[in-house]
Amino acid sequence: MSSANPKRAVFEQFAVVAQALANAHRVELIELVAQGERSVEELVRLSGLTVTNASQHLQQLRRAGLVVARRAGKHVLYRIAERDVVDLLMAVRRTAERGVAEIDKIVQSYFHARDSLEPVSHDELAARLRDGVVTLLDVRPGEEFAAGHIPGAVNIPLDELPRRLGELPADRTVIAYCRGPYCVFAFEAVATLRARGYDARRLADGYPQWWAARRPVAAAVA
Amino acid sequence: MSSANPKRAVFEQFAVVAQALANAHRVELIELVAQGERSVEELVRLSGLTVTNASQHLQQLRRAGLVVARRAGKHVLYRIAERDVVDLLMAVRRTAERGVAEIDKIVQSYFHARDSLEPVSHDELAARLRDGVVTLLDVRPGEEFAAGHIPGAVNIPLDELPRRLGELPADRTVIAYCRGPYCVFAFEAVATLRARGYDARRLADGYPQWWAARRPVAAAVA
DNA sequence: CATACATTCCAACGAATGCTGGAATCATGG
DNA sequence: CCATGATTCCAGCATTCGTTGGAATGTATG
Repeated sequence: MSSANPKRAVFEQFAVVAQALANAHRVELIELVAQGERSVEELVRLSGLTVTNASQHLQQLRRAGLVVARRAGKHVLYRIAERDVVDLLMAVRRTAERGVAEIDKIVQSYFHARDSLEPVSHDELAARLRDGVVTLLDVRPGEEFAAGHIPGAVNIPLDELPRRLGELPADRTVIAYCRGPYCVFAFEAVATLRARGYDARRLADGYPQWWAARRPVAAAVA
Repeated sequence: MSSANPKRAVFEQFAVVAQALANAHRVELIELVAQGERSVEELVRLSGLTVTNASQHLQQLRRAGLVVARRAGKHVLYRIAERDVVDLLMAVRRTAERGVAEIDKIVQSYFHARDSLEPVSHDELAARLRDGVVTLLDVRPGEEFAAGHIPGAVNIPLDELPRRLGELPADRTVIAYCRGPYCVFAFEAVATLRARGYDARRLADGYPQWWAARRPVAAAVA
């Protein structure tokens, strides 16, 4: 932080931002926060971290300017500071995907094997929603759906999908989405639906990316 | 590195990439490497690090998949692994610029005060080069110019500029560029030239960004 | 084959980071 | 005003990171 010449100071600020993302738990937290405003309590439940630990990490993300916090009653709600943070996350993801052999293997073996069809692009989804010939399925937990979702989507959390299949018309294509390219929910949902004879596909990326692309969104009333 | 569920593993790989950028010295090194292929020796000279230390940092960048190395004689040359790494650097820079108050002050006081005119965009430069009504000036050191530069540019390193002013026609606009938005060279050059009565402006960004945008480049013969 | 040189590997120290448990702070509801 | 619940602050521990100096590797040159 203390440097005479400004060039060095700039590099140090670079490092501060990168450092904030240099921990798997913080990445998980910021990905959760990217899906909508969340309280510490929720984040703790979703991530499995201890309260103290999660709070520490959130402070760090806040100091780096990646998230901002506001008080609502006895809860403190965190949200992404600006849209550019989502761009940053996607840039990191793209580099991580390409460069590291290990991650390639993970993605290959775990994801691609489950979905041989190409994912649906944003443009394609927008067109098919306009024509009304498709059922859009949001398989995230109800609370995430409430925080924000794609207009027209029906929400059936993944664990409830098997017993609520009746709610989905069997004669229309189902497009499932969840949190992002690494979220397993949409893959699982597609696998489940296909086993029942549905024509199911998954959306490329997920809700945070849809939001970042400035596509229209909807939210349930609080 | 060892995690049963793939989601956690993905977050850990995120962290590996971010961790590689989480140190000011590594950021400096990768910015230097982004300007063209460089040997360890050059990087040591330009950064002021010890040989051992620079080597360690370069190994780390290499493990994260941000740079690649190849052997050329008794030198090992490092270069950016893929173009997406430049995008990543720019994404980090954008977030760092915005979020951190400290860096804002630095940028404000050190840079903006020196150049009241808007910088020249890539498109504007391309158009003016096509019409031939402008002198393009590369103020980086000769070795960086040799590693790669914008076609049509003349190279006068900043420290030689005062005594080589005669090489620049006084009746044409001069557009100066160097390494990127934080490189002071172009700002200094514009200040020098204006003091001598030139119509001088600076290019937005610098050579690495020009290269990343897939604009045409030229290199001196080795 | 031997030498010179560039780079990497190895060992070791101090500093910083991540995690945990307990105490303190702060806003709401009775 | 007190009690409650949510969040943050604080102290201590094990682990990791950054730096340095010296040794080892590997490649070109005589």
